[in-house]
Amino acid sequence: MRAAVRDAIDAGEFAGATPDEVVVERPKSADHGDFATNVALRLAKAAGKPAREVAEAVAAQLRQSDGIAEVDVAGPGFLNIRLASGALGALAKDIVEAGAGYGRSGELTGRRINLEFVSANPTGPVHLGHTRWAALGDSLHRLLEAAGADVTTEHYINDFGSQLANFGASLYAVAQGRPVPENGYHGDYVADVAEQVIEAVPGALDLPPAEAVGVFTTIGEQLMLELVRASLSRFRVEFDVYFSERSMHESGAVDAALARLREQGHVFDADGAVWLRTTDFGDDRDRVLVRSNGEKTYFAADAAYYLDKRGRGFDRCIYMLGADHHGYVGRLKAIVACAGDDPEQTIEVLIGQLVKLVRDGQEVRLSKRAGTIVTLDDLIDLVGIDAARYSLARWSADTPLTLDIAEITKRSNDNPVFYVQYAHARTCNAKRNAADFGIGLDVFVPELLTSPFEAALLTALSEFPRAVATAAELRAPHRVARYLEDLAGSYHRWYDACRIIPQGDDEITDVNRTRAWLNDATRIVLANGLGLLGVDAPERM
RNA sequence: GCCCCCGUAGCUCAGCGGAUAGAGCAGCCGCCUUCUAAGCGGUUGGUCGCUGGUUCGAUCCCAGCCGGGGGCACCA
Repeated sequence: MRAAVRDAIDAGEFAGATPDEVVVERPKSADHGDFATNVALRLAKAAGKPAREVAEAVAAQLRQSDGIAEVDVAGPGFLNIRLASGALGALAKDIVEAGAGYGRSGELTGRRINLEFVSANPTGPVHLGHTRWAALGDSLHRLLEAAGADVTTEHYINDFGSQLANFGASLYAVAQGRPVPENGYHGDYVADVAEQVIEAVPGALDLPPAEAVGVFTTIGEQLMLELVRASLSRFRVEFDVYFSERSMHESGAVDAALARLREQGHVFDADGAVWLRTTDFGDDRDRVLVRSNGEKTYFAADAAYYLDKRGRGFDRCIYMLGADHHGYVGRLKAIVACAGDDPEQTIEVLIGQLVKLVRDGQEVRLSKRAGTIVTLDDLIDLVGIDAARYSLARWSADTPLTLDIAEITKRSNDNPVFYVQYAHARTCNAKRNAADFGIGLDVFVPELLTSPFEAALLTALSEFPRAVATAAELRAPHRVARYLEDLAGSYHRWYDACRIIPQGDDEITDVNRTRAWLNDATRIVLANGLGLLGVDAPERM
């Protein structure tokens, strides 16, 4: 397409530059051909000519290309392209040959991306709020790598400061049979962890209180972190790096970061505290780095953490945060600007709306301290890993998500994950049956794929690479899920209309053999797509 | 008050400036003696919150309203 435009320009038909991106899509209506493009409409202004005239010039070039049967100029200047018979069908073999590589691209090759998500505090189990990010973040990881990026996934551990001390104190209190302190942590898991600490350090309760709290804090945090890892791992989410906040305090990295920010001239002292003048860079108020009692804030560690990431060579740091943390965006960007980087280039903060849980029409409050936690493990036990991952990934992160326990507990066919998985299982079954009939992948005659259902399935398959690239670019894994639902629909309709193995006593023909390729191409794309979501592609259901 | 997200079919949502705005569910009517009916077909259902603006063209971009959700610590 780009070549055709360039040829038209070279031929002196109109002025202007070849556009960087040409949108060629599958039209909604079959009347508009196999593919359609608005390129002429986009070029018209620069060319200084009516769009239809530009369209005619491009169409003339396109008609000379191989594989194109027909090009029409329609409406204000759309180009409707109809492919030569077989040109579309050839895709089935291309996909089978590409296998797991179909859908991958090199759009982000050379980009080093740090992707931080979940970052659950080691003071409680992974809960539902984290779970949305576990599903979306892990899927985004897979998408970015499919687009060729070099991605490191990272989980930050807040193992420093007052919340952790609070957690340790709560463990100690519970172990002693005393009530949990004011604002302490509640919930059954606190007693469980306290018990495990005593198992690990049998004399812990006999130590002087100050030492005992230290033991409960340190060991409790380690145990909790292991539980967090185990839950995430069970959910098929593995991180390349678990990064400790405390390690930066101990190594002096936080002090070094403060010194660097001070050198840059953005630090000031007031009311006994040390502040960063983030308002210079659009934040709505300045932020405290060191409290008047001498303790460094979480924000100070964040600054150090950002500098550490940059020091490790990432050219883009992506943060995935819940809407309850959106106030951080301004100050994170201010850190970047204070450090001398361009916030529009080196960081990207993805904000996702919160997940609500409804039980019997009542909202279940998610509060670790109140002890009413719905955990990741609970969710997996209720609906299974595949349904949980798929359900959390198929909605845009911009949409607040309400999960009804009754709804997600119900294992029914209105759950789209079953629709897509069933389609995959069906392709596998069809492949097995074809093999039993002696239909393998030997003969391939694409001109025989003439049914409208075949054209629809083929165009859907052709859109997969574009869908993956767009989902990666927009950081929108839900687009993959929606694409798969669309593809599964095209497949089911095709399966219903076009038989792979012959009916009754009919002879096996090349149509049957060629359809086996199309079936296999669909199987591959469904599996590749489900893989991007971290959902299993079952061979039988 | 300020900041972020949302407002599209009865419900839940999809639509990164294009042609007649889509899907699932819910409702109604159909399709299994032959490759998985966890499937397929048909049908009912819309002032894309409102008002302006930009554009050849706006559900999409901009501004202002209205409505809903969330957030605005020397906690993390």
